[in-house]
Amino acid sequence: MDLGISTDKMVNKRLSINDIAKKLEIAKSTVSAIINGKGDERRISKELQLKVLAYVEEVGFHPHHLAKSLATGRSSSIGLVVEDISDSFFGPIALMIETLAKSYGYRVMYSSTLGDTNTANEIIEIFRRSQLDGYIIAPTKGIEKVVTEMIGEGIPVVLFDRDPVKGVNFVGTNNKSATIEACTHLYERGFRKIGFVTLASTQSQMHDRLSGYQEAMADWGIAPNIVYIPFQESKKEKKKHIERFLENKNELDAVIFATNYLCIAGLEVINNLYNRRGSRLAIVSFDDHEAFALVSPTITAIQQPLEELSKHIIELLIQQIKSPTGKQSHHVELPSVIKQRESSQK
Amino acid sequence: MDLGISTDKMVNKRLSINDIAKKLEIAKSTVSAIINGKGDERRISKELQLKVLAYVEEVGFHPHHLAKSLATGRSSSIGLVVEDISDSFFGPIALMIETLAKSYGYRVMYSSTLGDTNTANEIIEIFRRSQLDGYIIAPTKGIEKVVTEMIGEGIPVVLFDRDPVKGVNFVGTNNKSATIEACTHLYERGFRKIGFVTLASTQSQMHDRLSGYQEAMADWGIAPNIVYIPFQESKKEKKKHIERFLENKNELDAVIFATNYLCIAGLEVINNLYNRRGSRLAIVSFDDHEAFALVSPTITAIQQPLEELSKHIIELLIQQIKSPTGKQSHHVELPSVIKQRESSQK
DNA sequence: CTGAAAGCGCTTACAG
DNA sequence: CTGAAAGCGCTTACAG
Repeated sequence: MDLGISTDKMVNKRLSINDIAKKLEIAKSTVSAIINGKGDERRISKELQLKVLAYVEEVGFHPHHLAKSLATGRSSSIGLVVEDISDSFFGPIALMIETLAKSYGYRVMYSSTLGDTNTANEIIEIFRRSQLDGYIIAPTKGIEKVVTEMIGEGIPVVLFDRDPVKGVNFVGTNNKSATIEACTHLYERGFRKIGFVTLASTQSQMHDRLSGYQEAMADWGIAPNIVYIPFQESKKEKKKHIERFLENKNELDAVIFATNYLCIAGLEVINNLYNRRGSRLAIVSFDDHEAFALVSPTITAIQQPLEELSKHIIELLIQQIKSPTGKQSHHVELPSVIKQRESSQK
Repeated sequence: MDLGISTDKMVNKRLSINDIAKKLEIAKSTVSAIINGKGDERRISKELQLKVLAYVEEVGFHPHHLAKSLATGRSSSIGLVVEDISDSFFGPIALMIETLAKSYGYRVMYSSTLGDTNTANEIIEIFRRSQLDGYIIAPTKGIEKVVTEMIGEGIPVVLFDRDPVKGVNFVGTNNKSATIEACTHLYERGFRKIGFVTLASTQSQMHDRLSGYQEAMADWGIAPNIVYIPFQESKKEKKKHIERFLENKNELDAVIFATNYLCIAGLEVINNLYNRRGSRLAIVSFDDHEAFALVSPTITAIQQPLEELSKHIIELLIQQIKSPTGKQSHHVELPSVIKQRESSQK
């Protein structure tokens, strides 16, 4: 009877399923079932269901997510590991993944590795302790081991952009053939002395772009001209590298940048060179960028299908989460398209 | 004795504090204390502590984050609500917040409202069920109520960029005076017919920029020339709006864009007009953008101190989380600086 | 058709 | 110095 008194209607006491049950004088398991839409399944009377639902609505009760997760082992959250959330490739993908995930009832935690192996491993370690339901990872060098481990434990993982670990779900684009296409695009327009500016990186996507370039050059019997820019360097250093490369290779009439921020860095340098030499250098960049449509000349780019990528990534992950026994090694390769602009016109 | 048999050394059985306790034949509360660094405090012998720690290390045990959260009521996670994670303002801020949060031991969940009230409320609702420790929000119209509610419940919240709700922690920049400065910058260089392109928005930061412009014009006795672009419109529509504005205001010799993507949209249009008219229009944009240093002429921008903003945001939040009783209404206003480039030179 | 009990993996008084 | 017990808020067999 002092029940009424001791029932803690304290200021911010959060409502629990127990409170609901007591108030309505039924068992909390019944409340749980009804809230989770298992009322019919458990053949709970329509009246009771309605009554409970109405009350829940009235008092604005929402189940405690953490408690639910602890009990079910499912957190309805996924982890997104990218290189840099503020990047023009990863940013839009993060936005789409978040939107799509939400439509499936998942929240997303994100973290940026900045290309550092230790950071990446640390992030994944932390995420794993959070019991997330699945992981979307743009892998950096050195996380093969932990990814393999996760796969071994049956944790749903989808890799994207690069795939250092074979036999794991992967979504990416046709880096090699797209680069060959870009070379052909230039070749057809009369450019023969095509340089290639890339990162000093062993990541699979960079490797594929490089080998696409090399293969195209080999096919045409043209000697390749490549510069490898260290990833860690400051933008200023990168620019110097690019400038030196272009100066030394004065005979170049075209250049392909293996990724857009390299092209951005190069653009200022090329402007200088262009002014000085008076001759025009054709340019194609891998990955589009907002600036490319604005600079003069506008820059031709190999556009990756960001939306399609995101869709496949999330669908693959959800599918894996739903049927954890399914095979973990779908390999999706989407086609990029060349967005022609002024920089590749003769 | 069949203990040994029944002890589930099954494939992927996750280790629990209980397993550790049993194995070591001590109470799990002792294990808990030691793991949480409260060994000395509880005066547990150094030997036992070392032994437990060593074993924990050996078997690679990590406490179950969700269980811990449920027990302590703290999740070590914060929620970040922005307008668009892929935006050139929010992206970098998200990166820094994530990095700083991690250094304080917090993970972050993010979500983009895309400026929609319903989406925003939905996101916050979902986040709140996840029992996050604190929230960083770039508020959109219509979430005043829920934010006020949260404050009322003592939930740590930091608003940034705009502050529709007074009396809540806020970190932003001097939008009004920075805009006045930009006007002055143009005025000093001889420009008198200064137009203002802004969003049809009631958000405080946009309002402040507008009133800065209006005040400056009034001071000089110049009639303001303003166009309000609807936020929801497509980029194409926005461009049309801007184009019409500039055509009708042929007498303009300068224009200030109240936010960078408006300037980006305008840049293509202005190029056309510029070519047609042969006269040069001075430009200043609020918020810098990667493209601004690359286009020709390069664009003068009002740079918000993104890093400082992020630091203040996270520090304010952490501080609030640590001492929930402290006042929730710090108002931090940071100064922006004008990055002069070619577009504002006479 | 509905409820009592055990359990998810941790922490926190409390007792000794 | 250390352990047994209760509890965080839920779900899931199980019993009736």
